[in-house]
Amino acid sequence: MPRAKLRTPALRQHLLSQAVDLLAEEGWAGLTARALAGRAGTSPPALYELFGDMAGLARALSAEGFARLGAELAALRETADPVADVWTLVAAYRRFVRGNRALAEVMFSRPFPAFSPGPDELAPAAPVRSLVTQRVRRCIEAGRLRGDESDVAQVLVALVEGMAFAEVAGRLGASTEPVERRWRLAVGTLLNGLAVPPL
Amino acid sequence: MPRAKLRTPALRQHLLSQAVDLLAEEGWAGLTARALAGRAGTSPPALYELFGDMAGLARALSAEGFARLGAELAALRETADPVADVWTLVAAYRRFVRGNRALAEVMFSRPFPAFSPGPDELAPAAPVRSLVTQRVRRCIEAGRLRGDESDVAQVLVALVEGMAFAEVAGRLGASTEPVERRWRLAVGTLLNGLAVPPL
DNA sequence: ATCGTTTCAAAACGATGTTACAGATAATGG
DNA sequence: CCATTATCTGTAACATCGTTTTGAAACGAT
Repeated sequence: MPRAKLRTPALRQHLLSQAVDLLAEEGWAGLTARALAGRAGTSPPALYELFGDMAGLARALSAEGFARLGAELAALRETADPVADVWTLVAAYRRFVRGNRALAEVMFSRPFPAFSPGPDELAPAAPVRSLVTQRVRRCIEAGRLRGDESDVAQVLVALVEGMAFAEVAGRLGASTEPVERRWRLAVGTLLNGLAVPPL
Repeated sequence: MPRAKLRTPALRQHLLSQAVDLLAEEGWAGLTARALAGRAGTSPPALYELFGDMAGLARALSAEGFARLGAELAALRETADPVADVWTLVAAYRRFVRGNRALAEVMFSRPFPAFSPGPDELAPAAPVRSLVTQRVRRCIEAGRLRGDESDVAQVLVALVEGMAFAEVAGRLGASTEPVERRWRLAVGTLLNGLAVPPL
């Protein structure tokens, strides 16, 4: 008896994709319910049925961002040098933040949860974290780094995010040269400090 | 001829102080022009005369946050061990972010400037940075660390901010033990990597 | 005491997130 | 073939936000 439903998971995906583009073009301030609905050829209430509210859209955007970041990281091929692979991983992470500033802002600078970020909040980032952990594990197993793989991966990601946000905020230097130099110093020093000391 | 002016720098300071408290109590979403004006016993237009717009209030809040952070860091006394002083500096930085989450969010996660953050944007953070640089310089002059003091300070701050934000976002672990362990690992590894190798 | 200038806060305006509502639509039963 | 009805849809309404306009209040000068 009812009419055909338009507010399907397919429309949700389309809205999400358009939201990513709109976010990149206009920033978070330009990502309004009306603008997104109009751009996607639907109406605001559809947005609310599919995402709950704008915070739900932000969560979905964050998950989408982690999915894209995970895909980019997973596309990196392993070489014979596991430490060099960590460098390329860092470069890809950095490239992602630089190429998707507003999206990265939504992913990382999310308004802090009340007290505990439920498992659902961390789940989208899990593949990315496990990928980083895996690359770190290879270094440890090869004897190039030492420490707990999970701890090392967490610290590495924190350093990279801190550096990437400082860079896009313009706090790391105006010209490209000091920025590159500080990136090399940051990653090189951390890896150096984690390396087994050359007896 | 005119009547006495109420929208003075003193009122601006009072508004700023109330804004810090309101931000801590209600978060950024609760910091509305009407709420702040009502709390401070004035009206929205006063806010606009003193701060321009809400973005101007955010900039002023950021500057106030850096001033408070700078004061807390400057209150730390130097000891004979410059490296230990860096550890206490990091601890104070971390304590500030944990104790002023919303304010720190405004300070560090500010919406990215168009392309270059004008000198006025960086100025409030300058004292903090120079203080960190100074503590780093002591380590270098004492032969405990090596490298360019400015570069090292930048990297150290990026690591601390990355770690602090991961912590308050709940990404660094649920219980206190792994969080503390990862903090020790992060700072210890960086300082270790920067240390002059024990010939 | 009145005027003129300056300053203030109340109210108005557009836009936002969100929700209630009335029209539109398609399968079914006559 | 048409009416019914259950459901889905987009329009329009609501409250609130940032921001600006505006009329009234206040004080020195005449």
